[in-house]
Amino acid sequence: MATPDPLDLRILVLLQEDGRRTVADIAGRVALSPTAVKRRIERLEAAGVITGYSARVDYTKLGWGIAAFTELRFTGTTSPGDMDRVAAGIPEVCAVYTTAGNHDVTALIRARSVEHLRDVIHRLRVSGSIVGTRTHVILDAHVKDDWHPELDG
Amino acid sequence: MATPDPLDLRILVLLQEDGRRTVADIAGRVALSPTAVKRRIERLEAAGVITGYSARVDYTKLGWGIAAFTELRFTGTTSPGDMDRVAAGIPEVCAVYTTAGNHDVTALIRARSVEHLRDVIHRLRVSGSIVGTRTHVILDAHVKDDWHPELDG
DNA sequence: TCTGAAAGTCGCCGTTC
DNA sequence: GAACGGCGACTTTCAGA
Repeated sequence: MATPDPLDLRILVLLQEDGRRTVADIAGRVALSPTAVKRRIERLEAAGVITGYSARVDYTKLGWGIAAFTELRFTGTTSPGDMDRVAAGIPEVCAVYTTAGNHDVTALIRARSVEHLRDVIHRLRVSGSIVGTRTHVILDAHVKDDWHPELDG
Repeated sequence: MATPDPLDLRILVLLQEDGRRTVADIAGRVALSPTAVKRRIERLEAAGVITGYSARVDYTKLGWGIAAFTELRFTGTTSPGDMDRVAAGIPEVCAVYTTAGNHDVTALIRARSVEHLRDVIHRLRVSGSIVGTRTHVILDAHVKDDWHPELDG
């Protein structure tokens, strides 16, 4: 899309903070009519800047108290697509990041317990193409849900 | 909260897929009355299972094309709280994960360019308490936005 | 389950660049 | 004239009884 103007960015931040905000509410905060706000939101959605809306879920409240980053190293002949498929094929894997550096993929894993996590890592290791793993259990996470670049940077 | 039943989980998944779904729409999909669905959602929110709603934003479309995991090692006397503060104090840091393994922190950083990323890492390194960094640029990311444990696990 | 109130949606028109 | 903002009528959704 044509570079979003400051008004678009303010609308974006408001929708990141609360994705269920009403158009009228946003209109009041940015001093625009609801119609104009609606049209801007539709433009942002059409341009792919807004890819969707989600409920934020606290998995610890559901008994999934363990989260970890597991770095995966694959055999030299494994294609990037296969790396993704192997990692994403495990249900407990929530996200797969292909990275540059000395390993190939970082997977965000959620599990019910450390035993469960160990089991997940084992399942990854026996999948065939993985030759090594390194796991960092997440003790504490601070995610800026409403992070937005233009705010300060 | 009391362990959520399968209906709660289905509602959760629907709201993760699309946080703006109407109560009536969800009611139709889970074969419940809108009132009952509303009550369940309110219970999930009150219990902290649903922590909020967000627009999903594609930062690459906004000119922030670089994302990276940077692992930070701090001096032995740095408290976990200070680690969080130092990392989160940089605007380009989107998330801070305290991890076990090396009493480390992993930061998710977004930047406009590799030069910008280098600048961000430099700002982290001169902050005083950081003695080492290791950065993995993210080449490709697959996040399961609607990931939900009970679906298969 | 139903009803009043509120929000969203759409077409049309004025203004600006 | 193309793009954007505003106004008003119609439709859907929400909240309380």
